[in-house]
Amino acid sequence: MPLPTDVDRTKQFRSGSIGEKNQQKVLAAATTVFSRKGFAGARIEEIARHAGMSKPNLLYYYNNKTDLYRAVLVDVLSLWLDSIGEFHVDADPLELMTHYIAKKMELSKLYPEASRVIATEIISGSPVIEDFLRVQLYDWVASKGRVLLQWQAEGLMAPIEPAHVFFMIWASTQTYADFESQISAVLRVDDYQTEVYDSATSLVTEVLTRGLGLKSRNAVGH
Amino acid sequence: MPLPTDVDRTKQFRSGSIGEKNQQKVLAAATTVFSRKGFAGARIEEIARHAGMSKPNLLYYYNNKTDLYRAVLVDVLSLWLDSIGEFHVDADPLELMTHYIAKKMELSKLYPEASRVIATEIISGSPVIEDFLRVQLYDWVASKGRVLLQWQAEGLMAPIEPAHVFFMIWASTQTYADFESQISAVLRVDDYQTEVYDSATSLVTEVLTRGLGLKSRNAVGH
DNA sequence: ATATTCGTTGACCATTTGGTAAAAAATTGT
DNA sequence: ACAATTTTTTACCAAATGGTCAACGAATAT
Repeated sequence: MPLPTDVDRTKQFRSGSIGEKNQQKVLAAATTVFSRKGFAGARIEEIARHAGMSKPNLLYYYNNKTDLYRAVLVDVLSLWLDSIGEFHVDADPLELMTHYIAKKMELSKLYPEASRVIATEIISGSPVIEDFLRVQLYDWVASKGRVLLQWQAEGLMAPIEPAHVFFMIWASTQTYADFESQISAVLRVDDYQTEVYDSATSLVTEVLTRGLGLKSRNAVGH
Repeated sequence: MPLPTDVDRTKQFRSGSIGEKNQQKVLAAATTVFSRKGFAGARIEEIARHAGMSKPNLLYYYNNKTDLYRAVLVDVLSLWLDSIGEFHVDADPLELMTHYIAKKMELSKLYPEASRVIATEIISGSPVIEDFLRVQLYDWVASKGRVLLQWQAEGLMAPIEPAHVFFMIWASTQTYADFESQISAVLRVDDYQTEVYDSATSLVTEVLTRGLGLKSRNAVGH
């Protein structure tokens, strides 16, 4: 899932080699730092420390900051896309959407840093992933949107512009990762991961499924 | 609405003076740059250029980068709080919430950069506004949350943890400012402001009011 | 008109930053 | 054991960055 029109600038290592393992460590460290500081604010020396190595050593694995940032984005976007699950017209609308929301929320819980990297990139105007958004994501929304329109035609969902439906779902789920520091400050919880996500999931699911007027195919009509 | 326990580090200018006007220009320029790059990534020389002055000249208005950033946050948070409108227990739930959502969406439309500054700060872990969130915002949510609980007791709203209600509203409205580059890429609109916000507002309002099970006090029961 | 305050500039500086080069150390293949 | 390869370190550099300072120009008040 490489970023569009982008040659693979990343060094290749034989699997099992120490290089491959370290490259992975760098990627993880970079995700952490980029997620908090964005591209411009991240210091590659800080990433190196996080990865437990010196700066020149890090530069041995990724030629420069830009390449490293792109590598992080590729990694993180593939996660994002993988989480999406399958949409089939014939699947049950209520079940499918419930599943999708749960999946997205789980992603926020498991990979909050990944979520924040994407958020930071988008807030910065998506300088790097613009093409990805305009092509891949556009296609994805168009394709899945057709499923929603089908549901709406069958009276299984309120007539709402599909793209916006996804915007709302993404916003409502990713906010728990991206804005963790805010939500944590307001809820005053000790352990964010264990205390927040479960209730958030059921709650967001409840509000959105009802709000979108989603019906189960085999449900007894109201 | 100063940031907690923070002395006012900002130079004071006589109203009408050229200094006052320029300080405002710097603040606006800083909002723009900080909103895209965050604190660490912003270059004060870039802010100065945006404000049409030299770097040392900017430093004449704000002693250093940190002070400027704090000033932007204060400015932007006051906007955020002002937009909130009034909540009264006796007001009509459906109307009040509809109004609130519209107001928040309008804020995203009018001041997207302000929204992005806050978003960037929160994603960075809220290093500067942490106290504000833990005190002022906490109080606000607690107080307004009581209103929602009252509604729920009267059967005018589904029983949903109030704090999360606000999280969802904020997420769904601010996403149109913060993630403009993503939404714009997916919708492929020419003029984002005029083409997106109207439908987004009615749509988010519809989904959320229905999802939250909000009823009008004087409405005929279902 | 002129002294005083306000606003602006250019030259400068210490530190930080992304990145390089060469060589040393560790690992691997034979 | 030893050559080849891979990984790490030390020393370094040019550019960028936040910030200072003294001096100069513009407004303002008396």
